[in-house]
Amino acid sequence: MTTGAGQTPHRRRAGNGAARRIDADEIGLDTLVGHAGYAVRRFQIWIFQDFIKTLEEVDIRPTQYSVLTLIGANPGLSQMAVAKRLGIERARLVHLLDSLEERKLVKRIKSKSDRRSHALHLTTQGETALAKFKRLAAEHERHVEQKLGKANRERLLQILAGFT
Amino acid sequence: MTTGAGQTPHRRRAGNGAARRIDADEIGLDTLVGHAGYAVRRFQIWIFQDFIKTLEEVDIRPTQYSVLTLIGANPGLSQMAVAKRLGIERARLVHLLDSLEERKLVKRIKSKSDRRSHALHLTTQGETALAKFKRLAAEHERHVEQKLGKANRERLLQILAGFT
DNA sequence: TATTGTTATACTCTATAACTATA
DNA sequence: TATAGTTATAGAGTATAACAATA
Repeated sequence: MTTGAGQTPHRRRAGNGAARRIDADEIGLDTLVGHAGYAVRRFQIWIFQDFIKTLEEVDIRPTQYSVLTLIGANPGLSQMAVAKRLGIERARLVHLLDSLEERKLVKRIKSKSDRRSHALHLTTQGETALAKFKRLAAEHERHVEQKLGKANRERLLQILAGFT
Repeated sequence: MTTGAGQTPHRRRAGNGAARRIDADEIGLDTLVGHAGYAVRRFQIWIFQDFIKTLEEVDIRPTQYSVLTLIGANPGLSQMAVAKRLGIERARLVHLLDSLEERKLVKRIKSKSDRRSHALHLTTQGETALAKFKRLAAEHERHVEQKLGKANRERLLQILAGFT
């Protein structure tokens, strides 16, 4: 708590220039190892990269996937509702939907009850595509399971269930 | 696996315009609830926001904190070594260090053994400042503990230990 | 030839603010 | 007046590529 050297041995020869080659895996993280945020950030980078790579053939990224899944399960949602539910800025969702609409996966339908808002739906093509995306996403999830172990993955989901 | 409706009841009146007001917390996430990546992303957003807010008075963000902590525990590291260890692009680290050097927290010293590289050190001021940052970061970590529970936070750190 | 630090570019994402058309 | 969608801008963060100095 005081000096900050702690559990990290200083692997260098002297206090001035770097004297010898230091491998990445022998550099101590000091207090970072006790921060959940650090571990979570590193894990999130890994998991997103695996998701992107696993769904590369269909060119769908995590946020796009979450939007499509939400609309697929709740057709007719407004943009505001989707943005709030997923924690996306509504300004950002506009561009996400522009791209998904160009790809004919989603359509915006003017709401009759509130003419300011759009009811969001998957196209028929979008429903078919989403089914494939879900199969690939399930494959990605198996990678996660292999990486963490089955029990750990389930524990993780339980621990973080409150943030979804 | 086929249609995608699954565990999510469709809370709307008809297939066209949105018929009634839907609250955010009653929108089902469908298969997203089974994705570790989704939960992790939402949690990471929460935890980073708390970190940023808790260290707002000293204007230090998570990445800056990780760089300072690493240099503090391993003085003399090169920029390449820091970038590799933390998974930051070396091009990005240049700007991060520019800003930390302007604030007199870090200094770049030309290495004598390899004149291409810089040995990174905290300034005296940087060491004092880092001690304060660590106290605030510990306070942030207590917020995490309050949010997750003590046992869950520790389990989370164990599960993700391999990604640090 | 390869590596370190640097500069530059592009794209994603977050955070705002302001505008329009509606309510 | 407030809200839904849109447009625009600025700042992080990520991903590349290219360059100078040095190995």
